[in-house]
Amino acid sequence: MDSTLVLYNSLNGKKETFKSILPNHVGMYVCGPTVYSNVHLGNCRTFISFDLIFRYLQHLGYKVRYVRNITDAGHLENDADEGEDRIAKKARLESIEPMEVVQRYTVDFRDTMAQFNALVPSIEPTATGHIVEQIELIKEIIEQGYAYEVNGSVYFDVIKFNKDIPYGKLSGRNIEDLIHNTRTLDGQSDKKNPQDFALWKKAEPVHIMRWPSPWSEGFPGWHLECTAMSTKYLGSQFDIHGGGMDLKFPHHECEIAQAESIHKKSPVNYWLHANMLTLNGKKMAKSTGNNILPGEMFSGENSIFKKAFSPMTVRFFILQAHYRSIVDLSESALEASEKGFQRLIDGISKLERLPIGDKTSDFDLVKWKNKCYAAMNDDFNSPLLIAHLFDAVKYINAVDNGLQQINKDDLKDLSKLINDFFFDVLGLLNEDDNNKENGGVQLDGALNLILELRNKARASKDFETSDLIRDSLSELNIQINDTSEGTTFKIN
RNA sequence: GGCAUCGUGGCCGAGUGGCUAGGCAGAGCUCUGCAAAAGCUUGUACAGCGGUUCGAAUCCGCUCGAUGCCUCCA
Repeated sequence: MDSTLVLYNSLNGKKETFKSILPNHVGMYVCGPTVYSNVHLGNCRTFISFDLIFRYLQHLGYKVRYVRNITDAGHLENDADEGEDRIAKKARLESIEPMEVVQRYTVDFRDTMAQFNALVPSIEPTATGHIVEQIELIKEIIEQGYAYEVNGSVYFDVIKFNKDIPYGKLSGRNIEDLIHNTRTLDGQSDKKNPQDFALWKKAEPVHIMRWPSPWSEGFPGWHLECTAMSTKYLGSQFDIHGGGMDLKFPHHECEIAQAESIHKKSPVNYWLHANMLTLNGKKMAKSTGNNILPGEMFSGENSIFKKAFSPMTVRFFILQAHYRSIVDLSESALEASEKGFQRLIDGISKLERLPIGDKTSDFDLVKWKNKCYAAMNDDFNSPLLIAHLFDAVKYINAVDNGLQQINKDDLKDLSKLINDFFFDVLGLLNEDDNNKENGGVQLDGALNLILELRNKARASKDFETSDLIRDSLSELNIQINDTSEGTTFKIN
């Protein structure tokens, strides 16, 4: 790599040169999903963004420990079911065990991320598997004097903490504003101040998920799990913490407060936040119903889009925008991505059979390579990298058409670089390859036979027959292309 | 109301002071029995108003608008 990696740090709003705490090692923590229902596309956008970051860091040669938690203990809900754990609520609704819900949606989540070709993190710890660590953490915070117990619940004392260490640096909020602007909610009467947050909640009788603790039978507060797990696996100070933009406040702010109350130092060097994926111009959220599930997208069984979009189309669509900008899902934008993606795939697949010239290549490969790295080194600018890939494909097409040349060494290098960037870094796949495997050899043989018959008809100017074959196959989503080198087919 | 992010050509979407982003659509061309597909060529946009500057989409101010957070949410 020719330049250094620069990334945008949400902590100060500036682009900073990345320097890992340990040479060649990166510790990265990303807030994972709550597995009480199917993962929705908005969630996936965040995880695809961090998959890109994970992949690129590894590509640069870093040994990355990527920790992404599974929130299976659920979060507090301050609505009518005051204080009730979300997982427990869903479980009661469906009359099944909470851990059965957790299992079902964890499997769904992993399956979905696999379809998006996202790499599996190094560790995927669960909140319920780290209750002990969370209790220990609460004890330490109490020892430091920043938490208090009321009626079996433990709260973090934000006001007191703020007197010693400033609270709100990540979200740019100051404590005064919070005091004046925090709405008073029911069921929080135990708190000294409304901006305090729960570290431990005493379980109500209705609550099924509960664990013993020094304070009560209950469950941990939702900000605590991430602090417990990130500290356990990455240490009290680590390189990168990521998550969705919506977690910046209060979740990440509280994580900072929890960690700093104990260690008196900033837990994270670089905070990275992926922006929202919107649908019809509004944020996708389970709670508002404005959402679409990945599976519904892939199958086309949804009321939002007229057609299905494959996992790779969606991944490509997401990567065509920078991770820090809002992306709005729309049919026309997805169709544009689908076609653009296919153009890249088609161009890349020509690499194997490109004619080799003996002269100098009509393409400055070194310059191009540097541009690609510069794009990714500038805060993971995948849209710019993709633009460069289109430039390369344009060149590949020119060589394929005999308009330009490439020599043997350059072809080897170009193939390697495309492989690195397209498949390894962007994590894209040629879905046609998979379809072919599933389709089997027999389909190929049968189709070739049909095409042979059609070409016979064409040769004898029996266009009625040849067009009948073409139209019939077209209705079966098999597309025929007559080229000067012969007839090919493509299964859509 | 407070905090934050943003407003780029028909659509999506890069770009932070002067140098072609890219994709999709559209138009033209090549190929073809005709198509389709594919390839090639083609686009001078930056919310509005004012300011700084030799020069601004890019910096500053104001106005308008959008989105997110402030309550569980990637």
